[in-house]
Amino acid sequence: MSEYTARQNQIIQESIQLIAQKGIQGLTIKNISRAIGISEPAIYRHFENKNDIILGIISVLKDTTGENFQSGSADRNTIELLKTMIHRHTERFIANPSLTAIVFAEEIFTNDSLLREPIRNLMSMNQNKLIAVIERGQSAGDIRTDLTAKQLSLVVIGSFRFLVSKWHLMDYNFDLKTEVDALLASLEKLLVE
Amino acid sequence: MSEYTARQNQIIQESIQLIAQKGIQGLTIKNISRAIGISEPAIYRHFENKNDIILGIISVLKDTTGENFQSGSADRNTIELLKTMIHRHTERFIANPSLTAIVFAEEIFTNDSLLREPIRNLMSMNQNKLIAVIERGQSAGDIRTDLTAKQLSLVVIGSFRFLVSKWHLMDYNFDLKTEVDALLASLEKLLVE
DNA sequence: TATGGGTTAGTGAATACTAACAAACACTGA
DNA sequence: TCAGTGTTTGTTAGTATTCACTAACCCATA
Repeated sequence: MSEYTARQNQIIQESIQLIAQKGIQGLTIKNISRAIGISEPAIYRHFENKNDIILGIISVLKDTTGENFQSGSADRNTIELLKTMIHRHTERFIANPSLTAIVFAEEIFTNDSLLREPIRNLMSMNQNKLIAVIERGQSAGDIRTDLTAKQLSLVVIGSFRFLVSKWHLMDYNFDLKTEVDALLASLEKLLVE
Repeated sequence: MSEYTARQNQIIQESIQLIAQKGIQGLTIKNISRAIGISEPAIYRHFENKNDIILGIISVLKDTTGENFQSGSADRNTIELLKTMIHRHTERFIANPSLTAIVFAEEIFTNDSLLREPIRNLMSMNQNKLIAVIERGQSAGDIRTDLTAKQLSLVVIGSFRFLVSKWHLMDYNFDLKTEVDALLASLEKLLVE
């Protein structure tokens, strides 16, 4: 878990919103300071440089997504477990739509080699967790076994990411919860033998 | 079809590569001119401003993806048709990996409201074409009908996009063709009743 | 009296873009 | 045949603006 002061968290949150609104090019020290209402140099009292702010963003993403994978009671039906996991993600996105611009657009950070590694880790970590869940579901007989868990995870993550990306691109102008529910119903039919 | 001079096409191609390598922040007039080997002001002999270059990139994307959707002989099995379409996409990505950084990362351009609209059009146009193909397949009995074509298109596009995005994030260090073939085999099992 | 968190004023570098000029070339009219 | 002319595509040298970041100072509070 990352430990940040209130001001640091505020800077990170505003940064996330800036990226969501204006893209990575909108993430400037001036924009951040203006959003918070302090001067530019004041930002440097809380972060050494801009790169550290981006690392802060990534670490928040890590915490955020990590929590939703605390797989909970593992004895429930796997499909229900998957639904709960994705629902938790969805709720978080609805509560903080700016997150969607970043969580599913890791490409934003890949220009800096310093940032490629943590992003790659985050991405494969999440997929591996999902693969583990699916594999357990296959053992338990909840999920079809004629496809590998890796392949199924690709389908689940991919379709969910695509839906959320569209939500962002469309300026959040459709009801994400409804669409996610529809997607989950579809995925259930696809995943259960 | 867009009509560009040789030099203009060269500028667009180098721009695509720059974005793939360094992200949107790496797309500067200086970088473009250096990549081509001419001076910065020479760029402005071929494009009025930077925005026009980005519009050029988008128009190339439109042509590129459009070609792969020329659905070909519509009388074949729909699954085979889908496979052909995705294969054509894949081949194009393998031939020009830089494209992947852009085609499936429309968020790159969304900072400028001028660019949001063409990107949105491109995206929904492609999905609508796929939906039409799937619907035809459902009528022909090639594809399961207990899920809507829209839902199935979400799964197909989403999983493919996710796979290609990972390929870019992983520095193209796995064999895309192999993975796409595996994905297509999986999708076939999922789509056929 | 030291520290944490703010300020104003400024740095050099990078940004998109412009002004003014020059060389290569095609096309004219005598 | 060939000077003259315009167009195309390049150049060098510059612009104003924005970028991340620093120096120096201030002031409330522990």
